[in-house]
Amino acid sequence: MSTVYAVDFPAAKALRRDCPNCGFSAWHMPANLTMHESAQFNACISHRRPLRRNEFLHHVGTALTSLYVLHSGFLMTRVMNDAGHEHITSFSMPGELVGLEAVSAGRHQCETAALEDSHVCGMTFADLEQLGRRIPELQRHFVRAMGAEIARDYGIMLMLGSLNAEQRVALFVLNLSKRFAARGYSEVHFRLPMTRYEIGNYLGLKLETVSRVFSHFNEAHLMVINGKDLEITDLVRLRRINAQ
Amino acid sequence: MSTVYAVDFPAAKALRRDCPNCGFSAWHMPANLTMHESAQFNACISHRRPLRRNEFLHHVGTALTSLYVLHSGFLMTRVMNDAGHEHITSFSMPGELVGLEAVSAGRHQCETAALEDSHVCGMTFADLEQLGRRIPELQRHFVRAMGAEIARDYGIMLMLGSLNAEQRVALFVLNLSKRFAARGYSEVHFRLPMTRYEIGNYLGLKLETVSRVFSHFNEAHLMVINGKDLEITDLVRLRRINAQ
DNA sequence: CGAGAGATTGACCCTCTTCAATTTTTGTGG
DNA sequence: CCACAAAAATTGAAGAGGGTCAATCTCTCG
Repeated sequence: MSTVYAVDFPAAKALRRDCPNCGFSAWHMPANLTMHESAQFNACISHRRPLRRNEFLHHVGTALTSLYVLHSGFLMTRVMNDAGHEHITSFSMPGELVGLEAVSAGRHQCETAALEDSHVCGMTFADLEQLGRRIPELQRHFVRAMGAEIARDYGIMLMLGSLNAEQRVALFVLNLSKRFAARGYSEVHFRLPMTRYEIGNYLGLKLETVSRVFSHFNEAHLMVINGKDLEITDLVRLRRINAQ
Repeated sequence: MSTVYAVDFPAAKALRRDCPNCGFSAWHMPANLTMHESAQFNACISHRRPLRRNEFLHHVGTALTSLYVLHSGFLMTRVMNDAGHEHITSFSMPGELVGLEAVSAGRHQCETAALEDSHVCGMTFADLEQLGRRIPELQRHFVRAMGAEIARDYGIMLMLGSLNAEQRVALFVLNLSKRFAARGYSEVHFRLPMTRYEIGNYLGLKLETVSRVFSHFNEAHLMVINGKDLEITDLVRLRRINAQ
């Protein structure tokens, strides 16, 4: 009996020409597009560009051409400073928009790589701007997406600035759980696509600390962890860790 | 002989009806507005709303009505979680846009308060959307402003995730220095408008740690600090702290 | 001018890091 | 499909950086 992990996104479903499960397709409804607008919008999307595991979508300094919505798989975005310090700022799941950090300078401040074989749907930033001009609801949706990223960033700053190691790891697991659930997967059983180093880097902790916290959560019967396989066994108590 | 601090923004100059030093006025040039567009734009700005020290511009949960550009003074934005942890996400200086974290939900996720008597210029988000529709270059400028906030946030995450106490404080001082310089003030001598607690909270440190680092920088002849008065005496060496 | 908020400094402590050894998993080539 | 090397994860012990608690000093502002 093989376990079906949440990260095994059913990509096959989306192989059609019009890419109905395309990440951007989620933009049609909230943006309230008419049939005609939808057609225009669809025509600008480059569907299902494949990315191999460890392949980069863009590097630091790359000129911004397209914004991408992840269609399947898992991405990771990392920012760096001159001194060589690096920090992972996000793990992206299907439906999420990637590349916003480049909008201001027109050049990517970060690098984005695939944590597993993935597919992205892209739209050139120029097309998006032009479409937004013609379709106000689309523009609104895009601006709201940027606002959501800013709100998310503030939450991460709070986490990095005021939570202890256990609270950070609990928050991280609960956040993944919520996002898997929102995509129709189990909210208690999934596979972590990133390494302990990557989790630690994202959370501002060392990999050994992450490993120790996981072991502790295991012993405390909050979850069962075997490497990258994670099953939450006490969601209520896990949530309570962050309410302190 | 009285020291003129950078934060003593010459507000008197801007008392005219059309508010020429208005924060939004900086939007005219990059947005390349025509005379007519400029007039439309100006008509939507509510100029120079005063804010007393410690007065709030908005609280958490307040519906988003207007976005503001700080005209004079100093603001501070703070985010909170359910458990009561709080984190200062930004200190705003004249010309900077405030309120973007509310764009997604339509409701403020943060509270913003004045660190000293200040003035803001506001524009309702509805007006901004409508103007943006009519004036593409304005829309572009606004989207770029949101992108800049996202890029800034990523830098803060890196700081919170990977720098030690001295590097954080040095970065903080250098960042203020740069922003004062950009506004025509001294880049080496200015007044910190926030408390040690607020600096610490912003940097993910305790106030005692901030105080100790300042004392250490003092002894190391990197700067001369007396309470809130700060003079950088070795900019080169201060910059080098972050290059390690 | 005086009270309260803010800042400094010291001593001790704790959480997380560092260094190291070992085990487990992954992925590639025979 | 198995073998084996490399990468990843776990666990322990010791150490450091920053936190906590407390006392004192200084400044602000009403």
